[in-house]
Amino acid sequence: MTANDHPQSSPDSPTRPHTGRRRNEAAHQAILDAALHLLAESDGTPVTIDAIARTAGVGKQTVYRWWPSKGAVLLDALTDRADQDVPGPDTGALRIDLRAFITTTFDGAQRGATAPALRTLVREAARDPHLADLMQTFTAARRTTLRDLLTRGRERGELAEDTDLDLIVDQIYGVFWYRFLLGHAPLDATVADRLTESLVAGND
Amino acid sequence: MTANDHPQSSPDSPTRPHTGRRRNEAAHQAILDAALHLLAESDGTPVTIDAIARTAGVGKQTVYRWWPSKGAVLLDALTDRADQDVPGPDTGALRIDLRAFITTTFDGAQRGATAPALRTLVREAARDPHLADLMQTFTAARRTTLRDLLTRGRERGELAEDTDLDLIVDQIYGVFWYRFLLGHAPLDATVADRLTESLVAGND
DNA sequence: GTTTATCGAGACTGCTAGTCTTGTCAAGTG
DNA sequence: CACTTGACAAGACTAGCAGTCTCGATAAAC
Repeated sequence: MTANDHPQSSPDSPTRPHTGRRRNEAAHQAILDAALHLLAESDGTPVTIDAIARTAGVGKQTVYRWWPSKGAVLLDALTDRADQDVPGPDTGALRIDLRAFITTTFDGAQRGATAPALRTLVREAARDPHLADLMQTFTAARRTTLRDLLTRGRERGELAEDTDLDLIVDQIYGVFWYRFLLGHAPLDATVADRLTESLVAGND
Repeated sequence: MTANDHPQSSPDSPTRPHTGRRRNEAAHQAILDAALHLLAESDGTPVTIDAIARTAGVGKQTVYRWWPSKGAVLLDALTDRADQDVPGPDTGALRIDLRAFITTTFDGAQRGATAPALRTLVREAARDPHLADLMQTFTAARRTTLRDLLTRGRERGELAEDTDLDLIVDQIYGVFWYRFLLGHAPLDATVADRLTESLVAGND
């Protein structure tokens, strides 16, 4: 998803391939770079479109020609660099898979400049329903991967038949976001381990 | 906490008791009522100070004379009505106490007009560090109560000595806020029950 | 009646998202 | 090469909101 399709993608039908000046791919990248940079720098301060355009050396209109809203730019900037394919380990042992998934999630969110950027993005999403929507499709992929991982474990008998998998998913992502956003407690390997044990306990 | 102390409370020293017009208590209540009403009505839309003042039939300056910021008004409006004393059941059985606490938390947040108001408040807090601070002291009381409840259980031997109580607290509030804010899954008695079992499992 | 502080009303500043305008520039077309 | 088309940078502009400031009115104390 790089939003290359935002401005009338269908309207210019095959009859007329293209005329006029072409889009500047360098500007496109410069905008994403600027957005990611500002997102990572910002200490909770909202990132403005003016700042993105100025940093990228681009007119505001150029930003809005490629993306429909500020939120879309920010999300695109973050996902552009993030691993889009969520691993979903499958070793045959629930405990191993789950611990790996949780550890990867914790680490991934805190690696490099991702953490401040992601925090700022979520804060923006709290007030921008459009962005909240976009983020939901982004997080849905991860939720699905995790749920599949749990389903495999349950099918192998590593979880009780009547286990509420959705609750487990929410316990994991609940703790993750809660600690990630408030920052009052760590999200390290030890926590990942304890959380894993807490969720598979009594079922083996 | 009704912020009666915001405008220079200490400066008017005991030497000069008071002269001039007194504060209008009716306006004070009208502002809180208006804020709570708008908070409850708002479907995610931010509540504005102008709207609060207009609804209360009050000048904006009057609002700012009593509260230092919009966030303070909103939080005050919500806590004015909420039960300030968090129960913290103590029956002598961890499972019972924990289930009661979680159920109360879930129910309390969804009773009456609280839910939309609280959701809006949190969204505002995401962009208003001042409000975020105020909210933290509000939630800290509940976290402490829960942690004490867990400590009592651990001392009775209902949890392993090396149990990470802070992680349990975060698992509970993590799930709560995650579901409360996203609204993708229920926060009912069944969930409270399953969550309780998940957290005390294997320790009895 | 004078002083003093609050009141309602609303003008004002500063900031931001998103739109619109303008003149310029690059890429095809005839 | 001249012309058309559409993207470009720059920035004016609108609309909405938090918080401040001003003003004339009003209420309480003295």
